Amino acid sequence: MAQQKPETAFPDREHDHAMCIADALDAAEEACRQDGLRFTPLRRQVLEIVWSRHAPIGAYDILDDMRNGNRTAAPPTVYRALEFLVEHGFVHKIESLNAFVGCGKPDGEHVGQFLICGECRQVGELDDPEIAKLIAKKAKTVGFNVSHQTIEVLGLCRDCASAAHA
Amino acid sequence: MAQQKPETAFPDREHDHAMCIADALDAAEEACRQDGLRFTPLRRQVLEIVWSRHAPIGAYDILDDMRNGNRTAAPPTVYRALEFLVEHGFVHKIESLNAFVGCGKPDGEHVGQFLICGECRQVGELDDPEIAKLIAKKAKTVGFNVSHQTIEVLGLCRDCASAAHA
DNA sequence: GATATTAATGTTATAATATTACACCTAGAC
DNA sequence: GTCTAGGTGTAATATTATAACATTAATATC
Repeated sequence: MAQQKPETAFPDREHDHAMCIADALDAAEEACRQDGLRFTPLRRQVLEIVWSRHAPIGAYDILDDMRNGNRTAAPPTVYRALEFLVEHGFVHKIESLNAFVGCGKPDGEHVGQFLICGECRQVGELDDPEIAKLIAKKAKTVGFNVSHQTIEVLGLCRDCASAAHA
Repeated sequence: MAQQKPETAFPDREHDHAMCIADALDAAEEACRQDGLRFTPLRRQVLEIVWSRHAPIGAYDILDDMRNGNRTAAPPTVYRALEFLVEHGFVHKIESLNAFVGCGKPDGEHVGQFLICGECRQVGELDDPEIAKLIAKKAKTVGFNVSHQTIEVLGLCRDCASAAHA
């Protein structure tokens, strides 16, 4: 958890990513143990591949990775694992990209607000309750009762923005 | 424009939908004329089909409709028309549904905030600048520069919510 | 410990969504 | 009229996702 500064939402460029992956896998394993869920080798492997980068990865790219790791796999294998991982908050689906990204805070609230850098393609997670509340409130004024929010914001992350200025 | 009450975001159940479609087509035609865009018969037809309901429609359903109207058509025909219509704000893509919906206010700001009723599948458009601003502000605090927001909210519209209580 | 039950995975096929590439045509510019 | 750019037709294919059914592995029950 020491890997991600909340004030950036995006991971540090120099962060120890191996540690980052390990943390995510450990957290998922622990959460599953607590909730009586089966964190099978397959699910672990898919989660690990998703976490291989801080950018969204497509289901078929995951599939390719699995096959490279000399395992036979077909689409349903990946989609089922993803279904489990998304359902329990270890992975999020980025709808606007049809791709998946690891969740840095699987334990907390999951409004799911994503900042997608159009340059480096990395994704930061905001998860700001104020935003969620404001949306729910505004929806309520037109009689709409919110059950789930999809918020995906495209733009430039800090690093890419400063690179662009240079 | 008299068909849609701003305080509901969703269309009235009894509204004159033929008028609704006509208004949308007229507005698009007028906007294209002003901007020197070509509102071709094909584009008009696709827009009309999209407006046939206040719920998102998939590209292949549009395609089916076109073929029923004894026109030969292939996927690129539809996707190209949609590309034009989306680019100029006459239609929005609902990312979480891979489907398309007509835009009720093609002239104004387009933050694109959608309320999707999980029951009747109708979509209301919120387009609230406060929400957009708050998101931009929060993103800014983590150094992220927003260029486009995708906001899609699932839930129950007023009508379906009251039907559920009954 | 054997068996029943349930959840997970393997496997094949196919559905649903979207794009590429290239040919042709048509509207407006000159 | 010819040229040009944008628009459309058409065939093929890429990408994303699911259905259906067989098999295996884990847990529960006796």
